[in-house]
Amino acid sequence: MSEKVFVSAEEVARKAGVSRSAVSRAFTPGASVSEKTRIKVMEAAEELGYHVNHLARGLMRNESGIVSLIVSDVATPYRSALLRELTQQLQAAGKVAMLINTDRSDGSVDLALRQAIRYRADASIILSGLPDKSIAQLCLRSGQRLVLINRDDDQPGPLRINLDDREAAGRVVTAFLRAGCTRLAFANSQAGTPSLMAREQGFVAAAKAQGLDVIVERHGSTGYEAGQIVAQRMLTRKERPDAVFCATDLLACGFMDAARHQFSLSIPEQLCIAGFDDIEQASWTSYHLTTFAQPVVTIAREAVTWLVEGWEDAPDGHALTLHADLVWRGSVRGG
Amino acid sequence: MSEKVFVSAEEVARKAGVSRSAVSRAFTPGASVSEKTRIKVMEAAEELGYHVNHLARGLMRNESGIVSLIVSDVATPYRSALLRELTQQLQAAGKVAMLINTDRSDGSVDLALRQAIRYRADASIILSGLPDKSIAQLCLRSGQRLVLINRDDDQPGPLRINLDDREAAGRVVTAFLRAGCTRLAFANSQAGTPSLMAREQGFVAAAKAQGLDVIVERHGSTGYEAGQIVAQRMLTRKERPDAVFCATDLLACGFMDAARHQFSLSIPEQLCIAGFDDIEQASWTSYHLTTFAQPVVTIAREAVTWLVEGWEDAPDGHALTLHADLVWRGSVRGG
DNA sequence: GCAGCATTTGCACACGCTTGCAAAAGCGGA
DNA sequence: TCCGCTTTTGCAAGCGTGTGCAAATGCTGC
Repeated sequence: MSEKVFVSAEEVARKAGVSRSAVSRAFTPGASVSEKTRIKVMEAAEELGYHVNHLARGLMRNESGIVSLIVSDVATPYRSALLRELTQQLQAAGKVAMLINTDRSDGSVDLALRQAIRYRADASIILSGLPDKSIAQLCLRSGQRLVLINRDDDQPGPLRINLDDREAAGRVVTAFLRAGCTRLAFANSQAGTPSLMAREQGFVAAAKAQGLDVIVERHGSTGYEAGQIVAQRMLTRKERPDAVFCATDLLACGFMDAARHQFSLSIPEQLCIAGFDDIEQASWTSYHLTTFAQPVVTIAREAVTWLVEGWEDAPDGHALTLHADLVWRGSVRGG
Repeated sequence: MSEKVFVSAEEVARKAGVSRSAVSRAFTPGASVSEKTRIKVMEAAEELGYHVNHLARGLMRNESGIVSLIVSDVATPYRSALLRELTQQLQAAGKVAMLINTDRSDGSVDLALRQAIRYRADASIILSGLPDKSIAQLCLRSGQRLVLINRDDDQPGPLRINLDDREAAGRVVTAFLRAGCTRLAFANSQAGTPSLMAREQGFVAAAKAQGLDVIVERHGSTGYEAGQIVAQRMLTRKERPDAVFCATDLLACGFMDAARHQFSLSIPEQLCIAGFDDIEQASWTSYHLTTFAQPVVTIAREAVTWLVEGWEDAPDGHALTLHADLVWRGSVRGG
């Protein structure tokens, strides 16, 4: 490709009439430099357009400043919101985010982690998929920090951030009962993600505890269309449910649209619906969906502070269970 | 932080009983190594969990493999869709994406580019904001490639990818006229982005060419709420518009919801609405919005191939105008 | 002016890799 | 076996930076 000609510390040193180490120290907070030479260096640097080469610095310091974010379905509302928060807070902490998209194949979480290792990322945050044990161990052995968000894995080492999905599902059941619903249903995708399954199982269990059975349907991937299709299946049954908990807001949106426009049901009068994630669309007037808020800023904060500061009390990873607040809107009666 | 101990080529060389150079060559496609030693090296590498240090490689090769994406409003449907496509295609081309979020301050595009320079990014793709001329020049002088997407800047050097916003706006006018509408309006945000303004001006101009005035309202940032507020303003006028072109699908969604639920208007019978971007929600049953599709995959493809291969015929940047296809749905009569 | 001390500076090595260059090894034919 | 040729290998220099160490400089109080 084109020959790159970045200006180096050498040139700045020459221009400022100091040694190269002086330049290096001028750009290293807390290093021993007199204010006078620091100024000289900074002026020369500014004039020449010098910027410290972080590749070289990372090589020396053994700390690249890079944190890799391993994500699939980046364009999804919840994922992109989390992404926004993570990049923001990483930057505020002086790190830089490397975004690795794992949409393609399935083993690509491993590929992504390999990429992270190649760039000597200080840490990797995994939002989707689950790495092979061996490669995860390799990361940890190499001194890389690992964060699993909503992955619900049990291997020690990484920081594992999860929500109280089960318990949240229980709260939905009581909300539905209080609304006078009796025929409960759970709409899920076939993704089989731990958090999705936890919501499903929590919902079914809590209903059973009240002596109620739950209609469960799973279809496709976790998106709007899947919600529509599940709705078609559920609402054509002879025993039509009167309260549906959707594993995800996207599913819920699809479900609501199908219920209203194909089956002319009014929500919440004839059908109560709850979702999970509190994506932006959930608050739109057309949906006004009662749902659980993902505490994205807390998630990001916990992840980033752990990465940056480390935790003394748990040198070897940690599990964190955050609370999902129920956001009452109009799709469930009562509230 | 924790001491990182990645395995180096040295160790692999020792284990495989070859020289360090042999290891390096084994991992360099097209380098001169016998198949026999390549195998030996690969086995040793696999066993030790060796991965080439791309920081060091980038230092030597003067090519980091990093491409920085400079974005604000990452969580927005259109932006995140473009992001998905870009990361995907960059990875397919052997590059890796560095995501820099510029939500915070306004001068932060410059800060972002500085960050890109520090990491010796091979290129930077700017999705939002506009860099200061001087810093952009610095990038180019340093041999960095620059892509501006929908920024509509005129400085030479970067690749500039834009849509035919003006012309698209003209097509909306004819569509509205064909639907029998006579009182046209344009809903915009106050962002004042070049592409948004181009749509507005194109719409106003095309209407004027037909002898029609246009009601223009601008409010806030380019989102759902702004759409609602603009709707409230427009629909409480004595001369209520019967066709509204929204600068953005998000604005359109807000506008539609306000029109339906606050003003009980039916779309498209009493009010025609068109948007721009073709975000996922535009296809949802509740909106079914007639809109222009951003050719995200084409945009990404053009950007990435230019970055990777360069263009001989235009060594020094280029401007590209892509076509936005009109997607007919139900929010405009006729079609 | 000078001893005693704290601060600043420069040298030189290290980080892990690529690559030009020359030496070594392989190979085919006489 | 030996020569000429091609392929493979190892050596060493270099990429741009950080940092320990010793030398140099500055400052204070006599």
